[in-house]
Amino acid sequence: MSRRPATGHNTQGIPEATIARLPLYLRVLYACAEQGIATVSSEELAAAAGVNSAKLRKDLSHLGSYGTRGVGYDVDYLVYQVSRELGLTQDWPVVIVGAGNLGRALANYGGFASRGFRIAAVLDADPAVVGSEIAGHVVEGADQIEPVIARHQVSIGVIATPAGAAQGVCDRLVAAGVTSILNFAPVVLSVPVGVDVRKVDLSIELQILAFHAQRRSVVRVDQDGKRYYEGRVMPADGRSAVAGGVVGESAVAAP
Amino acid sequence: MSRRPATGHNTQGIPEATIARLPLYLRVLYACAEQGIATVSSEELAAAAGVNSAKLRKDLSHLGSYGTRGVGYDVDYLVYQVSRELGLTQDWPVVIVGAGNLGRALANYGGFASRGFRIAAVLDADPAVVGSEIAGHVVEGADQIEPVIARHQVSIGVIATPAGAAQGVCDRLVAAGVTSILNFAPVVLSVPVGVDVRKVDLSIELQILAFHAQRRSVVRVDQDGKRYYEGRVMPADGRSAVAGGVVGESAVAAP
DNA sequence: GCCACTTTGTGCAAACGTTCACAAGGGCGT
DNA sequence: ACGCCCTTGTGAACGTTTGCACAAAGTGGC
Repeated sequence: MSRRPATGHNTQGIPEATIARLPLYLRVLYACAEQGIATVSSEELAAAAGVNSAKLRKDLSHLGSYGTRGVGYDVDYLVYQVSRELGLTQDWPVVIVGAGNLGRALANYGGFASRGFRIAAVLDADPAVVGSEIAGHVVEGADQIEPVIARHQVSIGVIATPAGAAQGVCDRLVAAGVTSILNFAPVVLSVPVGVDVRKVDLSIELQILAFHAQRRSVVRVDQDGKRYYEGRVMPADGRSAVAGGVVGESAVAAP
Repeated sequence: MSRRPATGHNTQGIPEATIARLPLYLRVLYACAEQGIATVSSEELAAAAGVNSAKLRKDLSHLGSYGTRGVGYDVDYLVYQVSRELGLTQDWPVVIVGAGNLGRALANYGGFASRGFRIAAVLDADPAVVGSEIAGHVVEGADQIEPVIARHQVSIGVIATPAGAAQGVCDRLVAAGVTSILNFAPVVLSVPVGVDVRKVDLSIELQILAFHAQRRSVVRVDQDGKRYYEGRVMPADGRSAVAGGVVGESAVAAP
């Protein structure tokens, strides 16, 4: 069990839940910086990010003590610290495989190519698409996966292909040396140990919404003919709510 | 506190974590059905979904006892039960606002329009796009938000607009009666209590990947000049790993 | 009808995540 | 220099989620 020596503060174990929120904080911090705000309190930052302020403070405390008591956090400084922790102070070359609607949307997505990430290439298997230009990149053939990865030292791959092609593309990416994959295809990818896969699934999110929507509107009638309305609000993770409810009945939810 | 009477089994409290996994199980079940598989064991289902089998059983047990001991689960029956629980036995009309690359990708996304969801309309603010056809729908103007929602009884809205337009669109959707929103714009939306918002953020996922990628490759040198390699594998939620590691060094991870 | 085998459903404990509440600490006015 | 006020950072309590391990329950062979 190789323990790292004390190099200052605790870096070895940042909770996964915290990591998932850091990018959100980072975005809010960038927005503050653009507005010319120099310092923010945990309360303000938390409100803008839609989370509890205690949670935000605990999250930030995992990176070190970068705040000033009585004042708050220096925006620029915190931007740097969070970026560094996320590994965004270096540039990550990214390969996008699949130049359909989704691939194109990703290539054109502003926040994608801006801070920390750089699109190395956009690839597609369809000869009709190869050669066309997307977001300043000429689409290359799928046979270019290996050379492109080697040439640009790519370690992050994005799969935006149809479901059927995803596993094959994934295997080739991994064999070529990619160790991080963002998968938009609706399949569960099999990868060797040591490769990190994250999945974004449009329809799953929609189905979760449907569940809550149904929950809110279900009216049940029991054997007495009495009606039980289950229109209860279910507050879930990471969302802000502005006071003054327009929709729905009384909520037990947080203010 | 209105408690519902016992109508058979426990329906009032399905954990959020379980709900988030049900759509995944549902997809795997559909895949089984298409392959002609009549029954599956929790072990098989869990492997295909990339989760622990005990977790899968516990998840399914929240919906009721729909398995047969010694045999497994009847695929068709389970598909029905999960669909019902998620509220997918009814059709949900969905409005997509924003007909850019992402909006088009969503409209064309197969699993989107297929089971449980129906695209009621695609809207956009850009007059140049209005009138064009996307996935069989003529794009309507943003001024049609209210009439479209009223006409089709829409309760789910998808926001695929630029960040700047998202909050405004959101407010209009909510005012028109939409209570569930799937947001692709990189902003935190403010909504009244009783409205459910889920967010899908492409760049956040990428940043989380970057963090793990960095983690894997960081080499630190301490004051002794000794090198500490932190190339430890970090297994995260919901991913399967096939044995026979090609990439990375020895892992403490599960098989 | 009984036994052996398989697989579900669940009690329990540990791990993880969230929230409260407050002590520690820094800035600012006097 | 002192004391007040504000905000961070964190200990402790609480709730949720996970995973083990096993009893309960069904099937099929004999």
